[in-house]
Amino acid sequence: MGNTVSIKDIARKFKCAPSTISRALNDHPMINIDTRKTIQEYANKIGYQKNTISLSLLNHCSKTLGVIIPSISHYHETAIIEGLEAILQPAGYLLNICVTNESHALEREYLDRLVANRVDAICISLSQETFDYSLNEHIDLAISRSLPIIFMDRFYHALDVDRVITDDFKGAFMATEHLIQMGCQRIAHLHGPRGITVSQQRFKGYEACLKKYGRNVEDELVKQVMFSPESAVEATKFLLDQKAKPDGIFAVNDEVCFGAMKVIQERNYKIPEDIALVGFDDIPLAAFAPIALSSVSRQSKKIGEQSAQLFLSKMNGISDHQQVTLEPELIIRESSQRNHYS
Amino acid sequence: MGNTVSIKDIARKFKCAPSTISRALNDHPMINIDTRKTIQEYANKIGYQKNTISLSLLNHCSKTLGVIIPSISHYHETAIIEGLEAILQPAGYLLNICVTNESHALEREYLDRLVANRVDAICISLSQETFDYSLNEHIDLAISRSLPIIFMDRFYHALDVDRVITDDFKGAFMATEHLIQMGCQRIAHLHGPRGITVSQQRFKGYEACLKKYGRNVEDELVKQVMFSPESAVEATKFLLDQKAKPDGIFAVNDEVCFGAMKVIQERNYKIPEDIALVGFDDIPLAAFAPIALSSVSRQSKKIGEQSAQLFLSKMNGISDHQQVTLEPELIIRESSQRNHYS
DNA sequence: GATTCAATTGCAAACGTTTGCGTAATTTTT
DNA sequence: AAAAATTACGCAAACGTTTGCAATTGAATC
Repeated sequence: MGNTVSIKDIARKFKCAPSTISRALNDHPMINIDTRKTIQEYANKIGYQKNTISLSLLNHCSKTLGVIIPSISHYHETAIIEGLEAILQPAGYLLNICVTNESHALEREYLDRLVANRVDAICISLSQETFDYSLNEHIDLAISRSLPIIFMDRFYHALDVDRVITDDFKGAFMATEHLIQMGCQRIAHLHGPRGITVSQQRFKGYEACLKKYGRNVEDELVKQVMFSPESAVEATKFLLDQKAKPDGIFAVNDEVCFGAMKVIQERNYKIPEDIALVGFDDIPLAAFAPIALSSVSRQSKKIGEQSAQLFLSKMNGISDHQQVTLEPELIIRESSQRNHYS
Repeated sequence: MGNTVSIKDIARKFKCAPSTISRALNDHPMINIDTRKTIQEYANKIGYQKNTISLSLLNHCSKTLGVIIPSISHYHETAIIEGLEAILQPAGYLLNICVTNESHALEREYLDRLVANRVDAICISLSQETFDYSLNEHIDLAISRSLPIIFMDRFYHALDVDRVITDDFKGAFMATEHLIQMGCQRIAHLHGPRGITVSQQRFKGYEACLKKYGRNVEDELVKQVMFSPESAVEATKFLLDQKAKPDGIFAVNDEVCFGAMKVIQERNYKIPEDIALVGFDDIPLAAFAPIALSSVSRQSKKIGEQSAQLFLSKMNGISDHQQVTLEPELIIRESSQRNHYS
């Protein structure tokens, strides 16, 4: 705090102007080579550290990226952050990470603070509340002051924004089709929280696939859950309590599958023989579930990487909006591998 | 970028000095109540946002905390971040989160950048490399410029630093003792990566407990793993290949237990009857493991909360170093619950 | 010896905000 | 009516750095 040394301090030491020190430290050819070296060595010795804040003020550029996410407790989100960091660290950027807990109020506040901090751009995954009530004035305001905003996963505009998403519809379609090919006749769906694009898209993919094979969505085979195993317990019990039980379940994510497995095994059904199971996200523990879990990978880390690259390309002057859609990948493991085909 | 409005712009609009605008916006009583309101309304209308950067420059305080962690892919680390955020968001702070991937070089670089960015303090969990080779000049340098540094989990100094840790030794002791009370005769340990305090402390707790009960650590019952289920597979096979197999395993963390369970079940041993299992961290999926997993909770979120509070207390002028040690808690589930006592 | 040129270095403004102090203008007190 | 007090605002410096331009120095040219 008190003992940070500035360029002025060094200037006093050398009895010269701050500008000379600045140029010397930046290896400006205008400064005599010898004085340059002397100054650099001295600065090094006393551990001088350039004050980036003054630079930010001067250059209108903070070399910092704001990240707003609803949660940080799932593999998907941490992988996104890892992806962002993998690209932006070498580029000299720091990350300001803000977790909204799905709260719109917090999202607004964080957005304001990031703007006040003059981050160079914001990567955001909208909160559920923002979604539910289409509360997007804060986003519009940020966009209107031409702050680059990159949407990840969840976005509210169809056009005119930058975004990186995975094709959840397609992923859900693939998962459902796989269950059909494994001979499942009654495929249930553990539906994610309402209002979130990701949940909706996965349901639509499930629906579309059933339709393609001449089947209909049966209301009693679709049950809503949160993104946690706990919430899946009750929902799975509900499904298993139906007169005509499902023989396949496509769940909105892998954590939910862990909850579902617990219930299925308690009731002594066999996975995948009695009930086949496919999740979403391909979390690291998926392969180590009670029965190794089939899952749709949405390349979470790549979402972060692509968002970062999209940001960098904007910094380089590419101004038209880009929309990147990543391909999901179905990873088949024991929980759905029946070895008999329909 | 271009269209951000400053206090000077507003001053021009009102044909007055910037200082008047500043005071008006800060509700300074020196300014006439009416002009104050007028200016505030105008600022509000055009969406004026105070430039925090200039304030940071002025006040030598950035309202930002640097966080350096080796990884972000486990529950423990994300919970720490949640804890930090829970306390620091209401206090008006933002988090600069840096993930080192256990690399010393990256840790150095991030530390430098955070210093250059004049964060108000740094919460750090040292990288494995920093640990292995005791490379701590960068830390010493940061401390020497009286930047508050708070160590989480891993630290290198015994004294004279601020730190928040969990009593890993005690947690490991509790876990081992629990296995002994469940009647285990040969208790193995899946040892974490060498050089990391957490691994060492947990081993020592295991060792001390065995000693207390008149047993010795047997080399062939201690196998080293990484913090992942994959790495546990081979290690567990090694343990099960011993002439005298273990009938209890204490593992360095829960992910490792998932890997171990896979192997144990493949070999048709029963958990907990043949082999009882206890992990560490109490991750959210622990209760949903193939056999609900007993685990030692180290109150990860609380580590973040306490670190944040320690930081705030330092900001309030408390200058002597504080060392907080949290109590671990043993959560007993099926994987170790044998219902028969020795 | 005066002039030009190149090589170094200093000056000052700029980024956006706050704040102590000075100064008008207005009101109150004597 | 003069003096004192109050109210409301402006000036300028400060935070740390960069950068265009001016200024100084010394050497080289005519």
